[in-house]
Amino acid sequence: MALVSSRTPIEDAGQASAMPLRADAARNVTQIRAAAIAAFRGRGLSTPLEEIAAAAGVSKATIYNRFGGRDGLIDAVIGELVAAEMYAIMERPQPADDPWQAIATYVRDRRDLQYREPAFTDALLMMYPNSAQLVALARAATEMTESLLRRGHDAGVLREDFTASDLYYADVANGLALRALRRPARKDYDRRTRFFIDSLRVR
Amino acid sequence: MALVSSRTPIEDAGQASAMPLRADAARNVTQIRAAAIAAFRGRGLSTPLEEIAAAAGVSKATIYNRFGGRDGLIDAVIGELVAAEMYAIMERPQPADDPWQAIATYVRDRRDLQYREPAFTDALLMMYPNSAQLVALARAATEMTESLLRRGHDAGVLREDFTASDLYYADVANGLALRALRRPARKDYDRRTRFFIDSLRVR
DNA sequence: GGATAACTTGACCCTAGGGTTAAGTTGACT
DNA sequence: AGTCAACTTAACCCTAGGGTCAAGTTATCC
Repeated sequence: MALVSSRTPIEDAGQASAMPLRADAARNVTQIRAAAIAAFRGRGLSTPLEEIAAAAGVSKATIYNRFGGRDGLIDAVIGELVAAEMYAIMERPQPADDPWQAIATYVRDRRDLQYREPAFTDALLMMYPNSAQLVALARAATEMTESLLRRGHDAGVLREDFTASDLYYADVANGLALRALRRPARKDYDRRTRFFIDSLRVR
Repeated sequence: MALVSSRTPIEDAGQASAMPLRADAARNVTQIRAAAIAAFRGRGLSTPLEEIAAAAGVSKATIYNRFGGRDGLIDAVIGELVAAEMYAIMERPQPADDPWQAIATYVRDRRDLQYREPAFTDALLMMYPNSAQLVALARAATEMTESLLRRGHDAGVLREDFTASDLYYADVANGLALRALRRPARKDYDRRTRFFIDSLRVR
């Protein structure tokens, strides 16, 4: 994957770069990022690059030049798209909180994010393991989940046979159904989320 | 879709046909059906036809000749693949049974079928609405579900805000996750099924 | 053991999408 | 205003898979 300049796609993915881009290239980067965010929001991270290029008013080769391909493009927008919200969710439950409330809030927030951002499900599925940002996000989220569940088990409020993989499986399942079926009404979606959260609590 | 003879794919899909096939053609039909069942079991109903043809030792054009395409082929094997088991599941809960047990058994049996047959999820999703058998199966299953849930609600054992679409959504979600992730161990899968069933019961 | 309708198939066309590159265009520095 | 590296892109190649058909093969009937 030889790039035109010595700048790597990773460097280009960041906001600032040692050697600034030429004016036309910088303009294109901005437009491509905007188009990618809109497209990824609507269709998930596997939207054809050609479609994004068309929306940005450039040819797809320009995306390859600027970002090195889909992985680079994802890296360049995933922060704005998903990572920022996910990190916010992870900061919400404080150690001082009631262990059950912390879990319920966390699970509900994740479900909410899935409803708003189909791309989050792609992130969950690690469909693009070459995106460094996505890998870091996944690791952080896994740690967060495990520590929350541990607290819940220790406090005796969480069903003891409920594991982190159970939550992962359930969220993947939910995200895929959300994409495969036509989007449920918010009130139906929330009710199902409530069913799920209720099922985690000790009886 | 012009066929060689006046026989339609639908007629060919059945076991017996007015005018019998030539010996070589009959042999091919048998081999194609067997290959399709094996392939659909392993990979779902969207397995490439070329792969099935290769496994059957014929060219894919023969599948088009004999079955008229994917829909016809599905029609020809869906009975053996899924419909027979699904109808069996629907006959298990008797009207005399305890309403809660009937629901729990039905839901558990469906989950079990999903685990064994990825093709069942394709059927659930109605990915191939041109298969008459699949449409009939879906209608029967929907009716069954609705009547079971009604009984559960009337008897006050089923969460009153739980609907037939909730069950459909949950089963689609489960089926998609099952296919997207690597297959969970049976004991994990069964535990998650138990969580789900527990969550349906009135508290 | 012909004749012929039934049957099969290799070779084709088409589409969507990922990825690359030679050749042309243009911004920026002098 | 000229130079040239930076930049863009049309035009390409490639793969997977759905679908079709003219030409050849073969089972069956007489």
